[in-house]
Amino acid sequence: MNPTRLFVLGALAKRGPMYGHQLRRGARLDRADLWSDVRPGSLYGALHRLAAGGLIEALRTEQDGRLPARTVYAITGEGRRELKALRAEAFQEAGLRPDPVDLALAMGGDLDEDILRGYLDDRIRLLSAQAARFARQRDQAWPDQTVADDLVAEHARLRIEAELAWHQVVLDRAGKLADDSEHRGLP
Amino acid sequence: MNPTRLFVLGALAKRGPMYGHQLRRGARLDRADLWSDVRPGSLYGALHRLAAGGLIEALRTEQDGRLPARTVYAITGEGRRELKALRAEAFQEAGLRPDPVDLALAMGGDLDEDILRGYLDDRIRLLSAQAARFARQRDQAWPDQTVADDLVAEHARLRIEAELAWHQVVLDRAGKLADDSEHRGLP
DNA sequence: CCTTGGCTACTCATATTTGAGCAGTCGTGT
DNA sequence: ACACGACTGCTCAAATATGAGTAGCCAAGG
Repeated sequence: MNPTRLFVLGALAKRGPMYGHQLRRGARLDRADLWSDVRPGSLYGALHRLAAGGLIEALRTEQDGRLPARTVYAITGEGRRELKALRAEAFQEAGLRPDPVDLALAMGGDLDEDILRGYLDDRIRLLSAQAARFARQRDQAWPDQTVADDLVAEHARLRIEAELAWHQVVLDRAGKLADDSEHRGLP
Repeated sequence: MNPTRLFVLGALAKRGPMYGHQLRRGARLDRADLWSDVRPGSLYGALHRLAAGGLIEALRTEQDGRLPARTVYAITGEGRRELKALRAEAFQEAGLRPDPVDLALAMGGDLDEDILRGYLDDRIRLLSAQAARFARQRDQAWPDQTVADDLVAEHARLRIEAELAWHQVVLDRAGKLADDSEHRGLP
C-alpha cells in the first residue's frame, strides 16, 4: 500500500484533472495534514511513475504568464481500478504502526530522569495544543465538510486523548524507569 | 529522525557487538514488532552506511560451519553521540502520524456501505485479537521485562482501545457516510 | 526417499522518500 | 529603489525502503 499513490489517485478521481501544485494546495486547504503528508519530492515522483504506468495521463501543459509551466493530469480507467485496490489495502492494514517514541524509550539505556521529564512535558504541550485545535474545529466546521472529514477529525481527537493518557502514565513511572536503567548498567 | 538507525545504534549500545541477523532475531524475541519494523533490506543498508560513516565499525567476520559468513559490528564513540541525537529527535516528534485508514476514508468517494462495514468488522476483529495478546502479556511478563517494556505495552493497549472506540463511531455513522457520498455524486 | 517448510545470513535491483534548490513572480514595507 | 519574505511549480542527487532471491542446512511428514 503506497499512501502517496492513494492520495494522488483519490484526489484526481474526486476533483477531476489537476496539476502537481494544485494537489498539494488542495490538501492543505482540506486540513489534510491529518491523513496525508506528501512532500514535493514524493508527489512529483509518484506523478511521473503513475503516468509512466498508465494509471494517470498528462492532459496538457499550461503556462500562466511567466510562471513555471504546469502539467495537468487525469486519472485513467486503469487508475480507477488501482485506486480501489489501494483503498482496500489501506483498510486491511489494521495493526498499530510503530511509534518512534516507543523505540526511543526501549533504547534509552542511560537517560537522565529530568531530561526525560522535559521531553514529556514538551510532548504534552504539543499534544494539548493539537487537541485544542480539534475542539475548535468541531464547533465551527469549515464549508463543504463531509461526514468522512468529521470521522477523521474524531479519529484524531480520540488518538490524542489516548496519547495524553499514556504520557501521564509515563510521567508517573519516570522515576522507576531511571532506577531500572541504572540497575542494568552494573550487574 | 531515522528509526532504522536509532534501532541499530540503540541495540548495539545496549547489548554490545552483534551481526545483522542477530539484531533482527533479538528484536523478534523482545516482541519488538511493537516499536520497530526493520526488514532485512533496510537493516543491512543501514549497517553499511553507518559503518561507512564511522558510527559503527566492523570488528570481525565469523563463519559457523558452512553457514553464510557474518560480520560483527560495534558502536563507536561517534555512534553514541548520534544515538543521543536520534533519541532526542524521536522524543520531539510529538504529532500524530497520518493513518492510511483516514486517507482511505477521505478518498472513498464511492464506497458501498456493506463493503465498508465488512472492512470495519475485519479491522475490529484484528484489533481485538491484538488487545487480547496484550492482556495476556501483562499478566505473565516475560523474563527480563524492563519498565520501558511495560510502558511500551501500556502504550499499545491504550492506542488499541482508542482505535476500537473510533471504529464503533464509524460503524454508527456508516449509513450517513454512504448517503453523503451519493449526494456529492449528483449535484 | 524426498519434499515441504523454516532457519541462517546476507545481497541486489528497483521503488520511494527526503531535503534542498531553482528561477521567476508578487506584495509589503523602507 | 530595493530588500524581504512568501508563493508558484517543479527538479535532482542522495538516502532509505521494499521484496524477492541466494545458497546451504536441518527436521518432520508421508
